[in-house]
Amino acid sequence: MSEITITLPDNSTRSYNAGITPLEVAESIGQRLAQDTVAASINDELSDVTVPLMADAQLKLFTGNSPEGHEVLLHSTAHLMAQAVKMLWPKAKVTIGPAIENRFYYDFDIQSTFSNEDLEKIENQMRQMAKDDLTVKREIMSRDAAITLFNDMGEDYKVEIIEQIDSQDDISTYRQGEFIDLCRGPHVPSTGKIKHFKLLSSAGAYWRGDEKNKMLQRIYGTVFSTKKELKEYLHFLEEAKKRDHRKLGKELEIYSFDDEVGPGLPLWLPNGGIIIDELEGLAKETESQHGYHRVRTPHLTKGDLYKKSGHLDLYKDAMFPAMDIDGIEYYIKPMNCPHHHKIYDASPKSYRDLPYRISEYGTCYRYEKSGQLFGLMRVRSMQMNDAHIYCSEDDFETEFMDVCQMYLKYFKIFGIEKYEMRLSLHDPVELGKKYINEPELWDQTEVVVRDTLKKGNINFVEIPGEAAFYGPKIDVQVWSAIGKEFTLATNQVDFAIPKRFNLTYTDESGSEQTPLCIHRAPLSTHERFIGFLIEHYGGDFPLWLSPIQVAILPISEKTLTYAQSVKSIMEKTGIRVKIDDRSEKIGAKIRQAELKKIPVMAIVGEKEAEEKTVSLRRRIIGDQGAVHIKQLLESLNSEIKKRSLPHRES
RNA sequence: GCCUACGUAGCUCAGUGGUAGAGCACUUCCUUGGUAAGGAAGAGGUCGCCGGUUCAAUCCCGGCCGUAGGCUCCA
Repeated sequence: MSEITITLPDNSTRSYNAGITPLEVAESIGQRLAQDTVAASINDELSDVTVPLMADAQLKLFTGNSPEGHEVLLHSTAHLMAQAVKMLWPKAKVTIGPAIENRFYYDFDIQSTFSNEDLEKIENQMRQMAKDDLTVKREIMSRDAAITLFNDMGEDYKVEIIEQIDSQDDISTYRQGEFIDLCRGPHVPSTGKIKHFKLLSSAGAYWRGDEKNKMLQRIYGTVFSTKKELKEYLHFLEEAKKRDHRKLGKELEIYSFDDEVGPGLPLWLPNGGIIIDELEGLAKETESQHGYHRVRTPHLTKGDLYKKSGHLDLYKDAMFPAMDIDGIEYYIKPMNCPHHHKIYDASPKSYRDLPYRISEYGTCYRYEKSGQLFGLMRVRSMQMNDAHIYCSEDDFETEFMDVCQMYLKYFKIFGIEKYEMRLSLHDPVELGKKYINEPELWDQTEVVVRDTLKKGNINFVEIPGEAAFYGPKIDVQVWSAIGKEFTLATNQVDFAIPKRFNLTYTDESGSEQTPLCIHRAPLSTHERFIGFLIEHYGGDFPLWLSPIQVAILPISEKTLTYAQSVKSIMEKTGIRVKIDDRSEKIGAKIRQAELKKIPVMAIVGEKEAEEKTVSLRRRIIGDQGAVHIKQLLESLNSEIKKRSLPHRES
């Protein structure tokens, strides 16, 4: 038998007889490695560990805690689950079951639905089969043979999938015990490798994600290579729930929903009102430094305006139905752009007026499908940090970059580090359906935006099919505590204005020109932004945003008068203060302030009253000792003015 | 919108075919205590809404409303 040379990732080489498998190579290195190995890559191609090596090769062995190995483990556990479901519900049809981030799922076409008890039953069945350590065997067959096989088994969905595979390609299947599944692989060599798993939830899901198709039953689960990792992941999911803005928003009395008001229509409580005021303060300050003019526009507008803007053709599904006023159709506005265009058009513009920048925290209403609503992050009424910049082509790059810089400035203030800048482009197939039918303008604008981003050294990914109906966008994507993705800030180019609104300006030579329009919302909407901030800070807002900044905690009623004088001194400098005048011990007052996540506690007893000090305690950090009032005011006001980030545990 | 689960006091939740309970919060009283819960008493609910079954429904059935998870990451 001929010898082959296997090169390992550390560039060491080993000689083996041809036909040896990656698993046997692992065994020759160490029993422990062999036990943990779930997949391999041969010359950088992911593979089963039982594939014989016939020639010299670069070999990598993946254990279950490597990203590649974990994915294989997830995928194999999905198969194990499908096998269990088929045993318990022989009539169920299998469809697809991929690995996703830290989880897997499998969709079944089944008459009934899965209850929590069913999940337990399935899990037990899986444990049994894992214990039985069934060999997982890869088999290659022709496309036709595969179609016959799955047809005979009544697995219609698998047949549908195979029929879409190139007729030249062979089909791979995996068999474990009685169960056989169509799959590209790779998979673990035997079910005994699957040890630490848990089924998480069941849900409905459309076949191929299309709501026109049949609804299948999906089960989500997770698996890790060690018990510790599984425990950590489940713990992480629990912690994420604690950060959820829907929980914290209620606890901190920031907003609420009321059945009688309607779904997706948040009520801002006084604490939320304060956060809104602070955000608007930041926006006003920043925008005035950048040459914006503030405007205001009505919530209600005639339908003709939205016909002109294209909303009624391309955005109507997201608009509330028209109301009839004196025989004319009016709509509640879903966007502020048309009104801003009208403001531009309210007086003649010359090149001297450009760039013309107008901003408004405009209130918009959008009809989101009921199942899409999500706390504050996806609502039906929203106030946008909106602005439109009308400029000449020459000014476009500077203006566009200025907007990008504004994002980055804001993100720094809020300490937002985990986000993805996305260049959202149109999909040519959808021209005239989803997008304004101006193929050349689309291409032209997308090139300009992409080049500008590159010039500005801004990292971004490109996603086709995500543009606004009127132009390409730069979206800033973030994730909620429980992992849902949202567009936070957005910056869009609107090239359709000239035709539709006939906006013009007079250039230096006296001839009429058409401006470009940039639409931007770096602070998103109040709803989504504050929802995001609650989770981002875990409820621990920086001092400048905290609804209550200082809690004054008198040791006893004897120092209540002093506490009141401290309060009024602080209030005069604009600090938001509350006294806890309950007849409670200091420990209870501190506990209450900590639970309400008030950043600063000023404890005042007789000693402090005498010395005109307070005993300072910062939330999370703890006791800071006595501080003179004047000194405290200075440091707090400076922290507020600088909009410093919250103090963290070191 | 669709699938599934859920809806009991301000909050978190228990409970039963015979008109309801705990803890926290709230109010009052006692306590005046120095860095994460002092004590006592009291008040608080049309058991999401509408209908049906029943002598009797918060509980069983149906409809509606709302909330949650999912419906995107393609063998």
